[in-house]
Amino acid sequence: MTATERFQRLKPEKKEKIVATAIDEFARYGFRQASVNRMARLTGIAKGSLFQYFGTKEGLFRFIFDHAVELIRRNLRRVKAETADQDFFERIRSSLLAGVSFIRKHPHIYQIYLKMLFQEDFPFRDEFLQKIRLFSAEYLTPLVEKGMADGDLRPDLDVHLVVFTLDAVMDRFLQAHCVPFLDGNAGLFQAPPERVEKQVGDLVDFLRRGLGAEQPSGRR
Amino acid sequence: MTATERFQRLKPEKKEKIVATAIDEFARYGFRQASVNRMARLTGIAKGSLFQYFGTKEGLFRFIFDHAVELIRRNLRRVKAETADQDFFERIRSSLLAGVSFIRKHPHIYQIYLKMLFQEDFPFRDEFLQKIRLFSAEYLTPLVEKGMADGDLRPDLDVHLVVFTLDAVMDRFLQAHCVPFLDGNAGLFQAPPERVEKQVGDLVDFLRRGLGAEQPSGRR
Amino acid sequence: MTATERFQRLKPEKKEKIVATAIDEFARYGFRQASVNRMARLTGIAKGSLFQYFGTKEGLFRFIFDHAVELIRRNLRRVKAETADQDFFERIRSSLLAGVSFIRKHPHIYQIYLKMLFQEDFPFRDEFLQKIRLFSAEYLTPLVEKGMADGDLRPDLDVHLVVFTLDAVMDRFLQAHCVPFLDGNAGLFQAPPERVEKQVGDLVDFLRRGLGAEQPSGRR
Amino acid sequence: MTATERFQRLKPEKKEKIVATAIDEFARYGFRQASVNRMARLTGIAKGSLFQYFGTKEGLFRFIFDHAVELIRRNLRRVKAETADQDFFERIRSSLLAGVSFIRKHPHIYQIYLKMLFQEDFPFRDEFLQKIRLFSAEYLTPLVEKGMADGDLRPDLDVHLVVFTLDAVMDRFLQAHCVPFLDGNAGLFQAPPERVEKQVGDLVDFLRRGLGAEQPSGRR
DNA sequence: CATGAATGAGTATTCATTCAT
DNA sequence: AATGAATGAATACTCATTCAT
Repeated sequence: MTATERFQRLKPEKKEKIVATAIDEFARYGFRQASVNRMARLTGIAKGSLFQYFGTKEGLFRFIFDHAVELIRRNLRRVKAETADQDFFERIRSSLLAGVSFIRKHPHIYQIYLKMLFQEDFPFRDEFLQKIRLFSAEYLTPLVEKGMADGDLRPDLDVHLVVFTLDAVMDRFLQAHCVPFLDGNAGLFQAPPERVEKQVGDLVDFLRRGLGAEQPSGRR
Repeated sequence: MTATERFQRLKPEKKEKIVATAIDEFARYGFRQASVNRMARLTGIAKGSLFQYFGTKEGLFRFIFDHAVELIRRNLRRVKAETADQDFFERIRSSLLAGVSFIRKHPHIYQIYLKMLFQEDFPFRDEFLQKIRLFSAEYLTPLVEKGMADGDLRPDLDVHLVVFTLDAVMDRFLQAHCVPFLDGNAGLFQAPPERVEKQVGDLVDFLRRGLGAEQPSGRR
Repeated sequence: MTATERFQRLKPEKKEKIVATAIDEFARYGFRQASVNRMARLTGIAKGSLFQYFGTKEGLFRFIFDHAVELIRRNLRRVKAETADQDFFERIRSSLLAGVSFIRKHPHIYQIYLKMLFQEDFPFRDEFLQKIRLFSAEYLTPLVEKGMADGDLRPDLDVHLVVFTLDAVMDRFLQAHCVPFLDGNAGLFQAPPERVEKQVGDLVDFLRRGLGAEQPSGRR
Repeated sequence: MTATERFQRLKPEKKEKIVATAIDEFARYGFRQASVNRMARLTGIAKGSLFQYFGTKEGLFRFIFDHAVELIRRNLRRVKAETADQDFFERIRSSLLAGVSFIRKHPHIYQIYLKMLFQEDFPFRDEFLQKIRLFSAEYLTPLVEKGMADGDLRPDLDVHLVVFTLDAVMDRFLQAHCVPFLDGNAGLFQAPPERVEKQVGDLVDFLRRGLGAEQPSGRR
């Protein structure tokens, strides 16, 4: 029986406590500075048990990370489905709003992603970053391709460049909800919902002017 | 005699070795996980000596950080001066190209900045981030304000939002030269110079369409 | 579970070895110069384990110190009770004999007290000295007060001065059993029991002449 | 040329600064915790020079200690000569007052002596303690012997015991001017001169009652 | 002779991991 | 299966001593 299988057999209550504590720990301290000791103390579970469930600290992190990726992936899939009939820029707007709402619900998960992105010092980093590619690779690229096919986007644009730009702006917009300094005085961090909606609106208008086809597709 | 004065008296050769090693170490591991032991081993310098030069690990980091900020600041000042008579978007183009070239010359310095941004747990973080604000606060904001005054930018735009967007796109564009994953398949990472020039051109065109005034200011 | 609780669960054999080694170390070197490394080496116990048991070096010292104070306090309480019906000077004699016998049984404990007294540079010194005051404050002062009330002591004496003198002489007499030099050639250090009894007798006679009431109280 | 000879050739001004700083350092921190680094910094003299003058930290301490012993010895010799014609208890009184005044003038020297007495952990301790014996051995013993020969002291007393007792009480009385805790609430520490004189008087009266011959020698 | 840079073994403390119970 | 005691290599930092300048 593999290590994580052992974990899966635990009572849901216990599993959730472990997951919540570990997410919190990794979000707060990153991988190396996270302390299994502390997680054991906070969950009230024996250190030895954690190692039985996950083998190593890395195993625990893998599990938490996969868990987080799965959450995000589910969220994206849902947004994709729910907005399938919308105009390209409406979908971007919905995506951003969904992103903000996801971050507010799971504040630590985005932080783990950011920690991962800029901490090179742990061995399995590349493997993890592959999994994160999903945002632009699985989500954004098809969305842009469809947008161009539908005539929502200017036909002369380079798909890669559009994806890159959208990824940059959207990611930064979301980062600004976790990392105060990054909001460039725009007051995004923990802004009230109506203010966020306004900001998203402005941002999407700006994107539409830069990327949108001259005459709107008329749909919607 | 203060600690760093002692360092300044060393032979240039030795100083450079220490600086290079320390930059590499902090870029790779961030502040907390960076190891003075390792730096001593890698430079071949006694641990005690490093502490004589810089007092503490924090002192060493401060020195390296100030060194980096100074490099960046000088670079920005030079670009600003050299492009004073250019149109707003030309200045952005020049800035990006200068940024890319700076990163290629000092590959680890941008990484240190990124580490700082997303590692929240060390004591003097805020103090250091203040120093970094200079990019958007001292550099970008005045540039945008002048751009609007000159009629290069659309007059109805919100300065904060423009700064935020430029900062996001430019920062991400530069990040993509340090963090392979972030280039969104655009192939920016270590791309040959001509390719970079093309990418910068496309990006600036896109920005001009989104932000530029209907009729160009005529200057240049 | 607190740190010291962990220690208490160890096998008695191991606990004793640790306590004995630590008492020896602190007696020999005082607090600052005592080395946890050395204690680990001498006990054959991993350094990490000692820190699991006591948290910090200070924690270890606190434990040892409280242990010592408890031993002394128990001893004093016992002597007090057993001599309750004796004449004042008999009680002093009994106290001295009990002190000598205690020091012979626990040779390092008195040394720790002396180290504390004259090493001023560690942080929690005052807190610990408060605990030691018990000898003169809790023990000697009431004893002298009762002695005066019973008419064993000359009524014109100042209580403070008597306590001071008794404390000085008795403390020095006991010190002379730890610190060879202090016996002033009187040969007290590790003297055979019968010689100690003689010395104590002479000392008490001297005290009685200096402090005793002209006509003995008649009791006993 | 020996190490200390090198020191002796320095300008008096420099020598005094070094001696004063070293006395202060050893009094404050004891031998092991004293830092040559700190002394070098405080004197403004290069660390290397201190080692040239004294060879090792131990050599420096030896020098300081001998210096201190010489000061004390000179003081005792002077008191001895000046009180040669006094009654025994008057000499004790004079000695105590001289001791208090010496401690007030050289507050750190007595502290060094106390540190030495109770710190066993340095190699040359016994050698140093031999030198301190002088107080009871060279000073007090002859004084007591003369006192008995002159009939100031009761003839049935044991010289060693008298020396021991006097040493204990007088030493403790002086300690109480350095170590607040030891004054047993008698308020000796930094007491005003007139109060000290009163305390000394009471103490000597007490000693006279305990040790003095029934009928005073009539001398003086 | 004076200097102070260089050294390296020393300090307390942490923590992922193992393993006997 | 669960536990938590034991481990030891790692961390930042200090300091007496040496030695080339």
